[in-house]
Amino acid sequence: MTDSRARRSDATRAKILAAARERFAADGYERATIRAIARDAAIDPSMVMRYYGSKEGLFAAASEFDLRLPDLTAVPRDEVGRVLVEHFVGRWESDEVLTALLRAAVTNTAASERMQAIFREQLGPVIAAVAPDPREAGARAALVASQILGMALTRYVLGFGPAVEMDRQELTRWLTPTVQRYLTAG
Amino acid sequence: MTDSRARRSDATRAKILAAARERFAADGYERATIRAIARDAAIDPSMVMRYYGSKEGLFAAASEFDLRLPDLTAVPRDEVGRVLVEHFVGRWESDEVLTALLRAAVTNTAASERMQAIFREQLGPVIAAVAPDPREAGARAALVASQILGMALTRYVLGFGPAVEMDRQELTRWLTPTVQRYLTAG
DNA sequence: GTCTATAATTCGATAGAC
DNA sequence: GTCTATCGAATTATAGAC
Repeated sequence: MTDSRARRSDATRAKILAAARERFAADGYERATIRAIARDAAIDPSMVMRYYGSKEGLFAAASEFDLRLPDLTAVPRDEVGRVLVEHFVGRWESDEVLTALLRAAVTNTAASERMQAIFREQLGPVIAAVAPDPREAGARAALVASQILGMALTRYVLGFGPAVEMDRQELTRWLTPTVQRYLTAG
Repeated sequence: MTDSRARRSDATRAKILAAARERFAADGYERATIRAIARDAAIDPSMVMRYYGSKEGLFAAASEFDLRLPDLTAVPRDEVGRVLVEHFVGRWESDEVLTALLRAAVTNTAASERMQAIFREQLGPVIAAVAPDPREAGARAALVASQILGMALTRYVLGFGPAVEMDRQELTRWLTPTVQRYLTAG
Protein backbone atom coordinates (compact mmCIF):
# COMPACT_ATOMS: atom_id res chain seq x y z
CA MET A 1 0.00 0.00 0.00
CA THR A 2 3.02 2.29 0.05
CA ASP A 3 4.10 1.79 -3.54
CA SER A 4 4.30 4.75 -5.88
CA ARG A 5 0.87 4.24 -7.35
CA ALA A 6 -0.93 4.29 -4.03
CA ARG A 7 1.01 7.31 -2.91
CA ARG A 8 0.29 9.17 -6.13
CA SER A 9 -3.37 8.36 -5.74
CA ASP A 10 -3.40 9.62 -2.17
CA ALA A 11 -1.65 12.82 -3.15
CA THR A 12 -4.18 13.41 -5.91
CA ARG A 13 -7.05 12.81 -3.52
CA ALA A 14 -5.57 15.25 -1.02
CA LYS A 15 -5.10 17.89 -3.69
CA ILE A 16 -8.71 17.49 -4.78
CA LEU A 17 -9.98 17.82 -1.22
CA ALA A 18 -7.89 20.93 -0.55
CA ALA A 19 -9.14 22.59 -3.72
CA ALA A 20 -12.71 21.55 -2.95
CA ARG A 21 -12.58 23.09 0.52
CA GLU A 22 -11.31 26.36 -0.92
CA ARG A 23 -13.95 26.52 -3.62
CA PHE A 24 -16.85 25.49 -1.39
CA ALA A 25 -15.71 28.04 1.20
CA ALA A 26 -15.38 30.83 -1.36
CA ASP A 27 -18.37 30.14 -3.60
CA GLY A 28 -20.88 27.96 -1.76
CA TYR A 29 -22.24 24.63 -2.96
CA GLU A 30 -23.92 25.55 -6.24
CA ARG A 31 -21.31 27.94 -7.60
CA ALA A 32 -18.37 25.72 -6.69
CA THR A 33 -18.15 23.56 -9.81
CA ILE A 34 -16.32 20.29 -10.19
CA ARG A 35 -14.57 21.77 -13.19
CA ALA A 36 -13.22 24.70 -11.23
CA ILE A 37 -12.11 22.45 -8.38
CA ALA A 38 -10.33 20.15 -10.82
CA ARG A 39 -8.65 23.12 -12.47
CA ASP A 40 -7.37 24.33 -9.09
CA ALA A 41 -6.07 20.86 -8.30
CA ALA A 42 -4.47 20.65 -11.77
CA ILE A 43 -6.17 17.38 -12.60
CA ASP A 44 -8.94 16.25 -14.91
CA PRO A 45 -12.56 16.82 -13.84
CA SER A 46 -13.38 13.17 -14.46
CA MET A 47 -10.91 12.19 -11.74
CA VAL A 48 -13.07 13.94 -9.18
CA MET A 49 -15.99 11.80 -10.25
CA ARG A 50 -13.85 8.70 -10.22
CA TYR A 51 -12.66 9.27 -6.67
CA TYR A 52 -15.76 10.73 -5.06
CA GLY A 53 -18.64 9.52 -7.22
CA SER A 54 -20.60 12.76 -7.35
CA LYS A 55 -20.53 16.38 -6.33
CA GLU A 56 -22.40 15.50 -3.15
CA GLY A 57 -19.88 12.77 -2.35
CA LEU A 58 -17.05 15.20 -2.85
CA PHE A 59 -18.65 17.73 -0.54
CA ALA A 60 -19.26 15.08 2.10
CA ALA A 61 -15.60 14.10 2.01
CA ALA A 62 -14.37 17.70 1.98
CA SER A 63 -16.56 18.83 4.86
CA GLU A 64 -15.68 16.28 7.52
CA PHE A 65 -14.85 18.27 10.57
CA ASP A 66 -13.85 18.02 14.21
CA LEU A 67 -14.36 21.12 16.36
CA ARG A 68 -11.70 19.81 18.77
CA LEU A 69 -13.56 21.39 21.66
CA PRO A 70 -11.73 21.62 25.00
CA ASP A 71 -13.07 19.93 28.11
CA LEU A 72 -14.95 22.72 29.84
CA THR A 73 -15.22 20.82 33.11
CA ALA A 74 -11.50 21.48 33.54
CA VAL A 75 -12.09 25.25 33.22
CA PRO A 76 -13.20 27.58 36.04
CA ARG A 77 -16.92 28.11 35.74
CA ASP A 78 -16.67 31.86 35.13
CA GLU A 79 -14.11 31.33 32.36
CA VAL A 80 -16.00 28.86 30.14
CA GLY A 81 -17.42 31.65 27.95
CA ARG A 82 -14.05 33.18 27.18
CA VAL A 83 -12.42 29.79 26.58
CA LEU A 84 -15.17 28.73 24.19
CA VAL A 85 -15.21 32.01 22.26
CA GLU A 86 -11.44 32.04 21.86
CA HIS A 87 -11.49 28.44 20.73
CA PHE A 88 -14.19 29.09 18.12
CA VAL A 89 -12.53 32.21 16.73
CA GLY A 90 -9.22 30.40 16.45
CA ARG A 91 -10.82 27.35 14.90
CA TRP A 92 -12.71 29.45 12.39
CA GLU A 93 -9.63 31.34 11.27
CA SER A 94 -7.40 28.28 11.01
CA ASP A 95 -9.67 25.98 9.03
CA GLU A 96 -11.76 26.96 6.04
CA VAL A 97 -13.96 23.88 6.32
CA LEU A 98 -16.24 25.73 8.73
CA THR A 99 -16.71 28.58 6.26
CA ALA A 100 -17.33 26.09 3.46
CA LEU A 101 -19.86 24.30 5.61
CA LEU A 102 -21.63 27.52 6.56
CA ARG A 103 -21.80 28.82 2.99
CA ALA A 104 -23.05 25.50 1.66
CA ALA A 105 -25.50 24.89 4.50
CA VAL A 106 -27.63 27.84 3.47
CA THR A 107 -28.71 26.24 0.20
CA ASN A 108 -27.78 22.57 0.60
CA THR A 109 -29.72 20.22 2.85
CA ALA A 110 -26.88 17.76 3.42
CA ALA A 111 -24.54 20.55 4.45
CA SER A 112 -27.15 21.98 6.79
CA GLU A 113 -27.66 18.65 8.46
CA ARG A 114 -23.93 18.16 8.86
CA MET A 115 -23.59 21.60 10.43
CA GLN A 116 -26.45 20.82 12.79
CA ALA A 117 -24.88 17.47 13.66
CA ILE A 118 -21.56 19.12 14.50
CA PHE A 119 -23.15 21.51 16.95
CA ARG A 120 -25.47 18.91 18.41
CA GLU A 121 -23.00 16.04 18.74
CA GLN A 122 -19.81 17.93 19.51
CA LEU A 123 -20.94 21.12 21.26
CA GLY A 124 -24.01 19.63 22.96
CA PRO A 125 -22.20 17.22 25.31
CA VAL A 126 -19.61 19.84 26.25
CA ILE A 127 -22.40 22.21 27.23
CA ALA A 128 -24.37 19.51 29.04
CA ALA A 129 -21.36 19.04 31.30
CA VAL A 130 -21.34 22.64 32.49
CA ALA A 131 -24.98 23.78 32.16
CA PRO A 132 -27.10 24.10 35.32
CA ASP A 133 -29.62 21.64 33.88
CA PRO A 134 -28.36 19.12 31.29
CA ARG A 135 -31.87 18.92 29.79
CA GLU A 136 -31.41 22.49 28.55
CA ALA A 137 -28.18 21.65 26.74
CA GLY A 138 -29.90 21.64 23.34
CA ALA A 139 -31.36 25.11 23.74
CA ARG A 140 -28.10 26.48 25.13
CA ALA A 141 -26.15 24.93 22.27
CA ALA A 142 -28.54 26.57 19.81
CA LEU A 143 -28.04 29.96 21.47
CA VAL A 144 -24.26 29.59 21.40
CA ALA A 145 -24.49 28.47 17.80
CA SER A 146 -26.61 31.50 16.92
CA GLN A 147 -23.96 33.91 18.20
CA ILE A 148 -20.94 32.00 16.90
CA LEU A 149 -22.45 31.38 13.47
CA GLY A 150 -23.76 34.95 13.35
CA MET A 151 -20.30 36.28 14.05
CA ALA A 152 -18.82 34.02 11.39
CA LEU A 153 -21.52 35.05 8.94
CA THR A 154 -20.97 38.79 9.29
CA ARG A 155 -17.18 38.58 9.59
CA TYR A 156 -16.08 35.78 7.26
CA VAL A 157 -18.95 35.26 4.81
CA LEU A 158 -20.73 38.59 4.31
CA GLY A 159 -17.68 40.71 5.15
CA PHE A 160 -19.48 43.51 6.98
CA GLY A 161 -16.95 46.35 7.34
CA PRO A 162 -16.93 46.88 11.13
CA ALA A 163 -17.09 43.13 11.81
CA VAL A 164 -14.03 42.52 9.64
CA GLU A 165 -12.04 45.43 11.06
CA MET A 166 -12.47 44.29 14.66
CA ASP A 167 -9.37 42.47 15.89
CA ARG A 168 -9.57 39.10 17.61
CA GLN A 169 -9.10 40.51 21.06
CA GLU A 170 -11.86 43.09 20.72
CA LEU A 171 -14.17 40.51 19.18
CA THR A 172 -13.51 38.06 21.99
CA ARG A 173 -14.09 40.77 24.58
CA TRP A 174 -17.55 41.52 23.17
CA LEU A 175 -18.70 37.93 22.61
CA THR A 176 -17.42 36.39 25.83
CA PRO A 177 -20.16 37.68 28.18
CA THR A 178 -22.82 36.60 25.67
CA VAL A 179 -21.59 33.02 25.43
CA GLN A 180 -20.86 32.87 29.16
CA ARG A 181 -24.50 33.75 29.84
CA TYR A 182 -25.84 31.26 27.28
CA LEU A 183 -23.74 28.54 28.94
CA THR A 184 -24.31 29.16 32.62
CA ALA A 185 -27.09 31.68 33.30
CA GLY A 186 -29.87 30.26 35.35
CA MET B 1 -52.89 55.05 -15.93
CA THR B 2 -55.86 53.35 -14.32
CA ASP B 3 -57.21 51.64 -17.40
CA SER B 4 -57.54 47.88 -17.50
CA ARG B 5 -54.21 47.28 -19.21
CA ALA B 6 -52.17 49.18 -16.65
CA ARG B 7 -53.98 47.47 -13.80
CA ARG B 8 -53.45 44.07 -15.30
CA SER B 9 -49.77 44.85 -15.75
CA ASP B 10 -49.45 45.95 -12.13
CA ALA B 11 -51.19 42.82 -10.90
CA THR B 12 -48.85 40.66 -12.96
CA ARG B 13 -45.81 42.50 -11.62
CA ALA B 14 -47.03 42.04 -8.06
CA LYS B 15 -47.62 38.33 -8.60
CA ILE B 16 -44.12 37.95 -10.00
CA LEU B 17 -42.57 39.77 -7.05
CA ALA B 18 -44.50 37.70 -4.51
CA ALA B 19 -43.44 34.46 -6.18
CA ALA B 20 -39.85 35.69 -6.47
CA ARG B 21 -39.67 36.51 -2.75
CA GLU B 22 -40.93 33.04 -1.87
CA ARG B 23 -38.50 31.28 -4.16
CA PHE B 24 -35.49 33.37 -3.20
CA ALA B 25 -36.33 32.88 0.47
CA ALA B 26 -36.75 29.12 0.10
CA ASP B 27 -33.96 28.30 -2.35
CA GLY B 28 -31.40 31.13 -2.37
CA TYR B 29 -30.25 33.07 -5.39
CA GLU B 30 -28.78 30.35 -7.63
CA ARG B 31 -31.39 27.67 -7.07
CA ALA B 32 -34.33 30.02 -7.47
CA THR B 33 -34.85 29.90 -11.22
CA ILE B 34 -36.80 32.36 -13.32
CA ARG B 35 -38.73 29.43 -14.73
CA ALA B 36 -39.85 28.25 -11.31
CA ILE B 37 -40.81 31.77 -10.24
CA ALA B 38 -42.85 32.23 -13.41
CA ARG B 39 -44.55 28.88 -12.84
CA ASP B 40 -45.53 29.91 -9.31
CA ALA B 41 -46.89 33.21 -10.63
CA ALA B 42 -48.76 31.35 -13.39
CA ILE B 43 -47.24 33.47 -16.14
CA ASP B 44 -44.72 32.96 -18.90
CA PRO B 45 -41.02 33.07 -17.98
CA SER B 46 -40.37 35.63 -20.69
CA MET B 47 -42.63 38.08 -18.87
CA VAL B 48 -40.22 38.13 -15.98
CA MET B 49 -37.46 39.18 -18.34
CA ARG B 50 -39.69 41.75 -19.98
CA TYR B 51 -40.61 43.38 -16.69
CA TYR B 52 -37.35 43.11 -14.79
CA GLY B 53 -34.70 42.76 -17.49
CA SER B 54 -32.66 40.05 -15.83
CA LYS B 55 -32.51 37.76 -12.84
CA GLU B 56 -30.44 40.33 -10.98
CA GLY B 57 -32.98 43.03 -11.74
CA LEU B 58 -35.75 40.80 -10.46
CA PHE B 59 -33.89 40.11 -7.25
CA ALA B 60 -33.17 43.80 -6.74
CA ALA B 61 -36.87 44.60 -7.08
CA ALA B 62 -37.96 41.68 -4.89
CA SER B 63 -35.51 42.45 -2.10
CA GLU B 64 -36.28 46.10 -1.41
CA PHE B 65 -36.80 46.34 2.28
CA ASP B 66 -37.51 48.74 5.10
CA LEU B 67 -36.73 47.50 8.62
CA ARG B 68 -39.22 50.09 10.00
CA LEU B 69 -37.08 50.48 13.08
CA PRO B 70 -38.62 52.34 16.03
CA ASP B 71 -37.05 55.52 17.41
CA LEU B 72 -34.96 54.24 20.30
CA THR B 73 -34.48 57.73 21.75
CA ALA B 74 -38.14 57.55 22.81
CA VAL B 75 -37.46 54.31 24.73
CA PRO B 76 -36.06 54.10 28.29
CA ARG B 77 -32.36 53.40 28.04
CA ASP B 78 -32.55 50.05 29.81
CA GLU B 79 -35.36 48.88 27.52
CA VAL B 80 -33.72 49.47 24.12
CA GLY B 81 -32.40 45.91 23.91
CA ARG B 82 -35.79 44.32 24.49
CA VAL B 83 -37.56 46.70 22.11
CA LEU B 84 -35.04 46.07 19.34
CA VAL B 85 -35.06 42.28 19.76
CA GLU B 86 -38.86 42.11 19.78
CA HIS B 87 -39.01 44.32 16.71
CA PHE B 88 -36.52 42.18 14.79
CA VAL B 89 -38.18 38.87 15.68
CA GLY B 90 -41.57 40.25 14.63
CA ARG B 91 -40.18 41.74 11.47
CA TRP B 92 -38.46 38.50 10.56
CA GLU B 93 -41.55 36.39 11.04
CA SER B 94 -43.87 38.74 9.17
CA ASP B 95 -41.83 39.33 6.03
CA GLU B 96 -39.95 36.70 4.07
CA VAL B 97 -37.83 39.31 2.28
CA LEU B 98 -35.31 39.19 5.13
CA THR B 99 -34.97 35.43 4.80
CA ALA B 100 -34.63 35.75 1.03
CA LEU B 101 -31.98 38.41 1.48
CA LEU B 102 -30.06 36.34 4.01
CA ARG B 103 -30.13 33.18 1.92
CA ALA B 104 -29.09 35.03 -1.23
CA ALA B 105 -26.44 37.16 0.50
CA VAL B 106 -24.32 34.11 1.25
CA THR B 107 -23.55 33.44 -2.40
CA ASN B 108 -24.54 36.65 -4.21
CA THR B 109 -22.50 39.82 -3.95
CA ALA B 110 -25.35 42.20 -4.73
CA ALA B 111 -27.53 40.64 -2.05
CA SER B 112 -24.70 40.78 0.47
CA GLU B 113 -24.16 44.48 -0.23
CA ARG B 114 -27.85 45.19 0.10
CA MET B 115 -27.99 43.38 3.43
CA GLN B 116 -24.98 45.32 4.62
CA ALA B 117 -26.55 48.57 3.44
CA ILE B 118 -29.75 47.83 5.35
CA PHE B 119 -27.89 47.32 8.62
CA ARG B 120 -25.56 50.26 8.04
CA GLU B 121 -28.08 52.81 6.79
CA GLN B 122 -31.14 51.81 8.80
CA LEU B 123 -29.76 50.28 12.00
CA GLY B 124 -26.61 52.41 12.20
CA PRO B 125 -28.29 55.79 12.82
CA VAL B 126 -30.71 54.31 15.35
CA ILE B 127 -27.77 52.92 17.29
CA ALA B 128 -25.74 56.11 16.96
CA ALA B 129 -28.57 57.91 18.74
CA VAL B 130 -28.37 55.73 21.84
CA ALA B 131 -24.74 54.54 21.96
CA PRO B 132 -22.36 56.11 24.48
CA ASP B 133 -20.04 57.16 21.66
CA PRO B 134 -21.58 57.67 18.19
CA ARG B 135 -18.23 56.83 16.57
CA GLU B 136 -18.68 53.24 17.76
CA ALA B 137 -22.06 52.92 16.08
CA GLY B 138 -20.63 50.86 13.21
CA ALA B 139 -19.04 48.28 15.50
CA ARG B 140 -22.14 48.09 17.69
CA ALA B 141 -24.36 47.67 14.64
CA ALA B 142 -22.13 44.83 13.46
CA LEU B 143 -22.40 43.12 16.84
CA VAL B 144 -26.19 43.47 16.89
CA ALA B 145 -26.29 42.20 13.31
CA SER B 146 -24.15 39.20 14.26
CA GLN B 147 -26.63 38.10 16.94
CA ILE B 148 -29.81 38.94 15.00
CA LEU B 149 -28.59 37.34 11.78
CA GLY B 150 -27.19 34.37 13.68
CA MET B 151 -30.55 33.82 15.33
CA ALA B 152 -32.31 34.09 11.98
CA LEU B 153 -29.79 31.72 10.41
CA THR B 154 -30.20 28.96 12.98
CA ARG B 155 -33.96 29.41 13.40
CA TYR B 156 -35.32 30.27 9.95
CA VAL B 157 -32.66 29.15 7.46
CA LEU B 158 -30.85 26.14 8.91
CA GLY B 159 -33.76 25.04 11.08
CA PHE B 160 -31.76 23.81 14.08
CA GLY B 161 -34.17 21.85 16.25
CA PRO B 162 -33.86 23.67 19.60
CA ALA B 163 -33.75 27.08 17.90
CA VAL B 164 -36.99 26.35 16.05
CA GLU B 165 -38.78 24.93 19.07
CA MET B 166 -38.08 27.98 21.24
CA ASP B 167 -41.11 30.26 21.40
CA ARG B 168 -40.85 33.97 20.73
CA GLN B 169 -41.01 34.92 24.39
CA GLU B 170 -38.22 32.58 25.42
CA LEU B 171 -36.11 33.65 22.46
CA THR B 172 -36.61 37.32 23.30
CA ARG B 173 -35.74 36.69 26.93
CA TRP B 174 -32.41 35.13 25.96
CA LEU B 175 -31.40 37.65 23.28
CA THR B 176 -32.46 40.84 25.04
CA PRO B 177 -29.49 41.14 27.46
CA THR B 178 -27.08 40.43 24.59
CA VAL B 179 -28.42 43.18 22.36
CA GLN B 180 -28.84 45.56 25.31
CA ARG B 181 -25.14 45.18 26.07
CA TYR B 182 -24.08 45.59 22.43
CA LEU B 183 -26.12 48.82 22.31
CA THR B 184 -25.23 50.52 25.56
CA ALA B 185 -22.32 48.82 27.39
CA GLY B 186 -19.37 51.08 27.97
C1' DG C 1 -4.67 6.17 -13.56
C1' DT C 2 -5.52 9.74 -16.72
C1' DC C 3 -7.61 11.68 -20.35
C1' DT C 4 -11.01 12.87 -24.58
C1' DA C 5 -15.42 13.10 -26.06
C1' DT C 6 -19.93 13.57 -25.32
C1' DA C 7 -24.49 12.57 -23.42
C1' DA C 8 -28.34 14.66 -21.03
C1' DT C 9 -30.03 18.59 -18.54
C1' DT C 10 -30.89 22.99 -17.26
C1' DC C 11 -30.34 27.70 -17.23
C1' DG C 12 -30.62 32.84 -18.57
C1' DA C 13 -31.69 35.44 -22.27
C1' DT C 14 -33.43 36.73 -27.10
C1' DA C 15 -36.28 36.96 -31.41
C1' DG C 16 -40.40 37.44 -33.21
C1' DA C 17 -45.39 35.97 -34.18
C1' DC C 18 -49.89 37.35 -32.72
C1' DG D 1 -49.04 42.24 -23.38
C1' DT D 2 -48.47 37.42 -23.92
C1' DC D 3 -46.76 33.58 -25.90
C1' DT D 4 -43.72 29.87 -28.74
C1' DA D 5 -39.47 28.62 -30.09
C1' DT D 6 -34.87 28.59 -29.57
C1' DC D 7 -30.04 30.07 -28.87
C1' DG D 8 -25.75 29.66 -26.45
C1' DA D 9 -23.59 28.51 -22.49
C1' DA D 10 -22.82 25.96 -18.48
C1' DT D 11 -23.38 22.05 -15.61
C1' DT D 12 -23.11 16.96 -13.75
C1' DA D 13 -22.19 12.65 -15.16
C1' DT D 14 -20.90 8.67 -18.25
C1' DA D 15 -18.41 5.78 -21.81
C1' DG D 16 -14.44 4.31 -23.35
C1' DA D 17 -9.61 4.94 -25.52
C1' DC D 18 -4.88 4.78 -24.07
